[in-house]
Amino acid sequence: MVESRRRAIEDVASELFRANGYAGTSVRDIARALSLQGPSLYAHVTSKEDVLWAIVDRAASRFEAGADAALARAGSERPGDPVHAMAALVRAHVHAVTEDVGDAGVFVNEWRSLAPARREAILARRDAYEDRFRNLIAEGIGVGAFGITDPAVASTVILTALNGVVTWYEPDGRLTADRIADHLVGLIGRMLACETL
Amino acid sequence: MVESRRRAIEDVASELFRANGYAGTSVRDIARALSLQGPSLYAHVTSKEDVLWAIVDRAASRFEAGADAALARAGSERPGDPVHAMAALVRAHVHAVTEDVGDAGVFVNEWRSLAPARREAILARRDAYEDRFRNLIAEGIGVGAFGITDPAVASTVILTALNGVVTWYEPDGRLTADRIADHLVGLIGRMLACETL
DNA sequence: CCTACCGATCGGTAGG
DNA sequence: CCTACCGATCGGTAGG
Repeated sequence: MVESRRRAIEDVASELFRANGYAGTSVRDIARALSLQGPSLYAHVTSKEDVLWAIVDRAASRFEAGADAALARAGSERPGDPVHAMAALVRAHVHAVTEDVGDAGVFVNEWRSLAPARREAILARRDAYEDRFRNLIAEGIGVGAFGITDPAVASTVILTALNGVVTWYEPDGRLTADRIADHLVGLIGRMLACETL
Repeated sequence: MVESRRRAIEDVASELFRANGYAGTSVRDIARALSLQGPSLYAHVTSKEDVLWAIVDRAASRFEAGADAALARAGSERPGDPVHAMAALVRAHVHAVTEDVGDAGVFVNEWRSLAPARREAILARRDAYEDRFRNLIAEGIGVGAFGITDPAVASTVILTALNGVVTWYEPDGRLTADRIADHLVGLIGRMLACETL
């Protein structure tokens, strides 16, 4: 199957880019991981950067779909409850990271290696993704549910903490993805909704 | 002065490594930023990796010294007050990042490019640095000042959020380093010491 | 600190 | 999907 070859290349490249960076990974490194010769990859892809773009694009789509589904579900379960919605958003993000740490790591750290047009496109999507957090925090402040003052700082701090999971999550480690999500929902919920500080 | 040339090379390399990664920066890139020819650098350094090591090592020393000074001061100001000590630790970390985002970015993200012996040495120092946070959190839990349960998760989440400042701090931006430190002290303080969640 | 140069490796193409 | 190969660039050395 033609499509699965292309997909296998992206999967292998995703893990290598995450571990060694885009510039630190050669086309021959990717080929070797698939037991191929370097030039053979070009029967399936048109350039190294196209592979990076495919990984970043699919990772972005996965984060976006996860967040939108979480917000839709939380909105129907408990309308107008920003604490509940934030918990759903945090949980969705953690699962998007842990489901594919390769893709998530490349999405978070390697987008700088994209050519300008694609880099700007992905930056716009990252901004729109962060807006989901920022708008929800502003809403929570507005209804008096959150005791903080600056939605922009809070959303950035929360997202960097969430993206940090990509650097320390171990699939066979002491904490499952669900437990990590529980911890982050708790920690971030306290940070936002605490009433005594 | 011989030493200042070496230092100028490290300073330029620090910013380039942070912006483009170690593998994405060539020796000629560093030389060009100093208006030199590539091979001329080797009159002052013995290898590209030695430059990376010098940057990572001095960044680590700066983080360590800042944290130790903050803990010593907080301990003499308010002995046995983990909330106050954590605020001092957070403030020290934010300032270590904002004082030199190049060094901090390389320390946080580029240590993977070090050869094994140096990589392990820096990992040990990173672990010891994180221990300052983890031990303080465990102490705070022990005396009932913190309402959380897992010092290891909390210290990791806090440190990734603090290190994230390197990705969004802008020296001429809307927020000064001091204001950013204020925000993080507040957000992390709420996360740890909140009593109502 | 320069020019000239080294072997190795880079992303990618030609042709089968 | 392979072999053979391209020009460009890599980190680094020799010799001045």
